[in-house]
Amino acid sequence: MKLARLDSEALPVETKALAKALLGCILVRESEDGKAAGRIVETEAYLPNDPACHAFSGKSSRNATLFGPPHRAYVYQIYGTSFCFNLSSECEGTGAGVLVRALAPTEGLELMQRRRGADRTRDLCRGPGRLCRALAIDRSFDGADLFLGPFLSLARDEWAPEIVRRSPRIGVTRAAGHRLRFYLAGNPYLSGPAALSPA
DNA sequence: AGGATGATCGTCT
DNA sequence: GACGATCATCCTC
Repeated sequence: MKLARLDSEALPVETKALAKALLGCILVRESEDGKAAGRIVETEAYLPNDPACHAFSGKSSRNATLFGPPHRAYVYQIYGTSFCFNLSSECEGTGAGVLVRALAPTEGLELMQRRRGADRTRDLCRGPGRLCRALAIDRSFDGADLFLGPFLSLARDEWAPEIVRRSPRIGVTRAAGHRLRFYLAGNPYLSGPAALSPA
């Protein structure tokens, strides 16, 4: 399928709208080892003044990217073992973002398998930590402009949108119960349960 | 300088 | 379904 690189103007700035708009887009990672990519099938919104958002208690060296311009890569490490990939949202000065939780692998499956030490296609990018491992995304990408560099970028193909559903966010203890997780219905690559509520 | 916390993952039962 | 690994980051002394 024909892939067209996205630019920032093609994406909304508001957090929830961005979380929904990213569904179906392709996250592309090019490196010396080759190319790997996957379709985004699950995201979570972390809003301004949201107790679950890393920006909630103010700017720090870790979360500074969230307060910067929209659509930058925000990458942080969790539990000492995993990285999580987000896009910053809202205008400069407002701390908010969108977590990418799962991809349906589309390209470079062998490379992902090598990086992950796993073989099942279904599990390669099913979870925020796993997809970062599969695409070799680490903290060095924090702050990166996805529309400039060749190494990490967003693209779209001719894929037709599917039904978007929503549920509470996964693994968050504060501000639980808000339905800010968005995912494409009926795909096998989700990192968590599929609820039946429409978006 | 030390303790608590966590937007997870892999393994085990 | 439950549990432990493992460490950057933040908060308190």
